[in-house]
This record gives sequence, structure tokens and C-alpha cells, in this order.
Amino acid sequence: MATRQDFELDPRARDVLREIVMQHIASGEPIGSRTLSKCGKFQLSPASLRNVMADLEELGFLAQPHTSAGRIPTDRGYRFFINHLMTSRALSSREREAIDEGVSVGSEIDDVLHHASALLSKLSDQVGLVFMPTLLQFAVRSMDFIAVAENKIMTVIVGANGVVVNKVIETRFLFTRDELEKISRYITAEFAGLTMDAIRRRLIRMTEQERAQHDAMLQKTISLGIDAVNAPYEHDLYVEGASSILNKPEYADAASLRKTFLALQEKEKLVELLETCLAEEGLQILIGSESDFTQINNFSIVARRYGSTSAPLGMVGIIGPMRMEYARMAPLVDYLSRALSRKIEEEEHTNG
Amino acid sequence: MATRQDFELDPRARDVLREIVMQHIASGEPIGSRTLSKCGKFQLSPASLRNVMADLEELGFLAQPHTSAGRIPTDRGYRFFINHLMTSRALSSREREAIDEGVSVGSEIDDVLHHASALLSKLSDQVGLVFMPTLLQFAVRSMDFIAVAENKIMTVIVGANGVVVNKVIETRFLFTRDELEKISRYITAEFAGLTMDAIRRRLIRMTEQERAQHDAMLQKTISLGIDAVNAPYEHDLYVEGASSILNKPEYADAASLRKTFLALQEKEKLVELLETCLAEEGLQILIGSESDFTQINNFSIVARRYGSTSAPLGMVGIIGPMRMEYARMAPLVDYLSRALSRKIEEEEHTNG
DNA sequence: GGTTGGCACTCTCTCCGCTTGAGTGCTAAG
DNA sequence: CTTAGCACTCAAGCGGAGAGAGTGCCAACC
Repeated sequence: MATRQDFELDPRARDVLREIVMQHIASGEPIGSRTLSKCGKFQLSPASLRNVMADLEELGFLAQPHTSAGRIPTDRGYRFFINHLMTSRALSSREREAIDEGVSVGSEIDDVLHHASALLSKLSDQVGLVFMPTLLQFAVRSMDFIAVAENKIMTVIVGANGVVVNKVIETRFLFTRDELEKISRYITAEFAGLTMDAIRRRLIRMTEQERAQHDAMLQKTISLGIDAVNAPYEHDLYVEGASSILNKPEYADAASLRKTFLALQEKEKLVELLETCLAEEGLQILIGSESDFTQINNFSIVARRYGSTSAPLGMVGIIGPMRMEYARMAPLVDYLSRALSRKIEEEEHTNG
Repeated sequence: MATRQDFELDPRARDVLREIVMQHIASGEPIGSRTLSKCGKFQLSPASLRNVMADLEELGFLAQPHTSAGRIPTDRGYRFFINHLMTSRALSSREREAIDEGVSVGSEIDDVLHHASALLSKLSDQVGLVFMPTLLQFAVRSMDFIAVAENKIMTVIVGANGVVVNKVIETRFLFTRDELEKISRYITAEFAGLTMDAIRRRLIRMTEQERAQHDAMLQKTISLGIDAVNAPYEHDLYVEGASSILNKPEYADAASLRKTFLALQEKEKLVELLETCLAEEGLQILIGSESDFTQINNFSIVARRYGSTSAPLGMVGIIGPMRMEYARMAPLVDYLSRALSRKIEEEEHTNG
């Protein structure tokens, strides 16, 4: 419905909208016609600008907090700005270095992601976000079992992409050390290269085969295997730097602060959102009312998938108030997600 | 210096101090002589109470926010209250049940501790705190090595108390699956029952022995073993429910909220403090200026050691503003730490 | 017809002074 | 020792005045 109008905006209106969004992002204050006129970019009087602004308001790009205040961008205003008016500011070499360094620290994927989230928060001065879902569709390279107690086994599954997950599970049978070694070898040999889902299906099919019903050892193996693939491997979600929102003027009063913190606490909702975002490939920007999660607190999210193109691993991004420096956030998130992907691909390579 | 005076406080002064502390904990407001007189517990006029209160202020137990306000307890006031005047309120059966249930969920220690922290936060309406230090002095039951990549090995160490720690390390040598199995068996057989520290010392001594210098396999074994015990196994610190402080009137303004959140973010300082607390056996209460960490924000900490008496595992407790219901927090933390200890001892038993 | 200056109007924010109320310390009498 | 009375202090709340920023509309101008 809006798309036609979007492109029909005359150049002057676009310039005015761009300027208002940029100034508002910089200052956080509503922008009035006088301020706009004095910025030097327009050879127009405040009165003329008022006319343009009134038009932009009518089109839904601007809004007034109250009658005698300047204008602030609406969700649609930001959206139009991002789609048509914004020019991304390139990262400084210092920022690029910080990111390159940040992702190359450590080799355990959890650590890398955790670092990435904290780094992102620091560089953006927003809340950093890194999400790695439980990957049931990833290819398994090996699966090992270690005795923790007689009926407690730690499973260690290594994915083809080098990701390691582990979990202590309780089992129906008792296993000796020897048995576990044999089972580890057998399952790894038999199922390497398959996804968790495929392994589960194969194991279940095996249960029904005649041989399995009479081979006690095979029964135990299958049972353990099924337990292993069914174990609740949690997704990882790192939400780092929540305190950064304390500085933002939009959360100056205690009430909205409270609301915001509580919202960030509800990680399930966030996970849900990020999971749907996983389907899309490029940089994604969600503004205010554009998603259930963001509309509650007028959040915006700038995020991008990371991992190899063939096998996306998760999402990385930032979350903050609608008023944020999109021109800087976009390349920041973009670069970090690419750096992460590169790092992971490297790992995959050296380990392959 | 204060101890003599503590016991010389006459009964009436003690009653007044107790009442002021209790009322202030309940209301958060400074308590005046009129309010105190009208509460019914004293057959005294406001004027008499003022005399008592002036004495208590002189002794350092009370303070005035400003001349024309009532009194609030000082750190010393709270300390005296806790040591001499407080009667712990017993837990309700509902609370006890919630705790018993809470600690019995799951069997992986990380999960249990995480749950405990969240539960504690919920029951106390304060910030829940659970700390498990890197235990270099715990006895090792088994040590396993799993190939993640050629030069990346995951170590899985099971402690005698059932605690499992694991870490992916990079190694100097390359290991085959077979070798790792052999090394796992050898090290577990050789070193089971020793502490991490003892194992390290033994391994280092072995390096110097002649045989090791000529046996390539033994060299690799020792190298891997040393890498394993030296790996940076992180301490776990769960700080749950930070949003609970948003409700507290003492953090109503944005400035102190900000300060408080930033303080809670500095986990290293907290770890440092909790590590020193580990030495003490019973319930510990730290008030405001009594420790470096708590004095910055006028926090108080109520914490207790958990784990078996012979081998303490970590600390569990709560952190919040100085004005908190100590009479309820004390038994709460006490009970939870005992429940946790029981749970862990049970695990230890069933696994032994 | 677009642009502009002028004007009346609106709304927020801040400052200032006033009052109120809670609370104190001191003193003198019971 | 207790208590009533009194003068004093201070924070908080209220209301009005004024400043300042900004708007919409209208008429004039190029």
C-alpha cells in the first residue's frame, strides 16, 4: 500500500526526511522547522519546511509527541530512511581490527560467540545478541560417550562444522567403560556424516529389525544412541551489555527501564523471533512494530545470519531503541557476522 | 571497639533499635519518634523516644538523611540487629517444598546450580547468587579425552563428588582415536583419587624420569595430561534476577539504578569476594561497608557455603540493598544451601 | 503557485515562592 | 526520668508566571 507513495516522494521531501531522521538519531530530541532551516542544507524558511513536514506527517513518516513540539520519525519513517535514504558509514580500521581480533580469540565455539556478543555490545553501545539454535539438522562427525556414573553418560557430539555439544544424560541400562568405547566407535563409524534427525530415524528403524531384538549389545547401543540424539541440547543465546540501555535518554525514567529489562529477560520470545529470522539470508533490520517482540518496547533489531552459506549456524546482531545509528549498526553487524562465518569456516577446514 | 558497647545497650534501647530496623525494613522510610510512639510497643511519649534515638545515633546505630527526617539504621545498626535482636522467621512449608523441588530438578550440576540461583531470586525477590569456583583441590574420579579435531581434544574430568567439567584444548601433538582411548584409561587408572594439583605435580615429576624421555607414547600422554589439568576451567557464577532490584525504592532513580547494574556486571570483584567467603563455614552476612564489593552500592550479601562438610563446593546466596528482610533471607539461604548440599551428597553416593 | 514573514496559539519546562507536614532539639515542669 | 510545649529546620507539593520552542494559518510577495 505504501510502496507507490514511497517512490513518489519528491526529492525535497526525501531530503527533509533524511535530515530529520539523522538529526533525531544524533540528538534524541524532536526536530522543529527552525532547527532544520538553520542547519544550512536547505535554502528554505521554517514556514516552507513546515509545509513539507506536515506532508510527511500526513504520509505517516513523522509524528509529533505533542502539538507544540518538533517531529520525530515513526517506524515507517525509519523504514523509509533505511531502505531509500541511508548511506552506511564505513567501519573505521580500528573497529575492523577489533572485530577481527575478537573473533579469533579462543577456539571453542561457545567462547567465540560469547566474546562476539560482548564485543558487539561494546562497539555498538547497544545490547549485543548472539544466537545459536539447537542444530538438529547439522551433520555429525563423531559421537562419543563417557561414563560419568554407572547410569549417567556424557555424550559429546562433534558436528562437521566443528561445533561441539555435550550433555550428561541418564540411561536405562548400565554401561561399562569398555562398552562405551565400543559403542562410540560403532556409532561414529556407522552414522558419521548424517544429521541428528537422520540418525534418530535410522536408529528407530533399527529397533524394529529382527537382529536387534536378539542382540543385547545392539539393543543397548541403539537405546543409548536414541537417548543421545533426543537429549535436550539447549540453544545458546548470549544477550550481552544490557546495561548499555541505561545511558539512552529514551529509557531515562525508571518505569520504561523496568519494562525494558523485563522484556530482555524474556529470552524465549527473542529466541522465537531469531529462529524465524534464520530463514533470511542478508542483513535484517526490524523496527518497532514490525515484529511482536520489538513492538512492545519500541525496540529495533539489526541482525544477520552467520555460518557458512550452505549451513547457517545462527544469528548475530544488536537490539536497542528504535532511535539508533542504523548507518553504523548495519555495517557493524554485517562485518561481524562475516568475520564469524569466516572464522567458523576456517575451523571447519582445519578440522576437516 | 564496639563490642563492649554492644552489650551495654540497655533493654529499652535494644527494643527501640529493633523496632526501628524492623519498621524501616518494612516501609523503606525513615522512622520518626511519633510513628514509633504510636506503634503501641512502647509506653513512652515521642519526646522520650527521641532521647533514646539520639543516644542510638550517637552510638552509630542510627542516622538521619537530613535534620528534619526520621532515623534509618546504619551498617552498624543492621549488624547489631542481626547479631543480637533478630529472630529468624521460619520458612513456610510452601517455600521449603519449592526449594526441595527446585534442587531435585535435573542431574547435571550446572543445571541444578542455575536453577537454584533463579529459584533463590524468585523466593527472595533479590538477586540470586550461586558460585562454583574452579576446584583444583577436588579429587578426580576419571579423566577422558575425546577427539574433536586432530589437534583439538575435549577433556572430560569427573570429580569424586560427581561434578563434571569439560573443556576443548589445543594440543601440541596429534592424537588418533585409539591413542586417546588408551591415554584415557591409563590416566584414569593411574591418577584416580588424586586432586588436580597432585596430578599436575606427579605428571611434571614424570617428565623428568628417564623412561619418559625415551618413550614417545608416554611423552604424548604426559603432555596431554598436563595440558588437561592446566586448561582454564572457568568458575561458574550465576547472578540471576537482576531485574528484581528495579522494584526497590532505594533504586528508584535512574542514576543509582545505573550504578547498581554496572556493579553487578563486574563479576570478577564478586568472584573475589565469594572466594574469600568460601573459607567460612556458617551463614555469612555482609552489610554495606563490611566488604569492598558491598560498600560501593550499599549492598548486603547473605550467603552460605554448600557442598559436603569435608569438601565445600561453592557459595550460594543473595545480594540486595542493605535494607532487606534479613529475618527471612537468613533461613532461606540457609535452607537452600543445605538442600543443595544434600542433593550433591546424594549424587555422590549413588555414583560412588 | 511556491515561498515567506507575521501572528496567534499551544504546550512543556523551569523557576520561584508559598504552604504544609513531619520531625527534631531544647527547656522547663511534673 | 518522663513529658508537654515550643521554636526551628527541611523536604515535598502546589500553583502561577514566564520563557522558549514550535505549530498552523493567512496574506503578501516574486
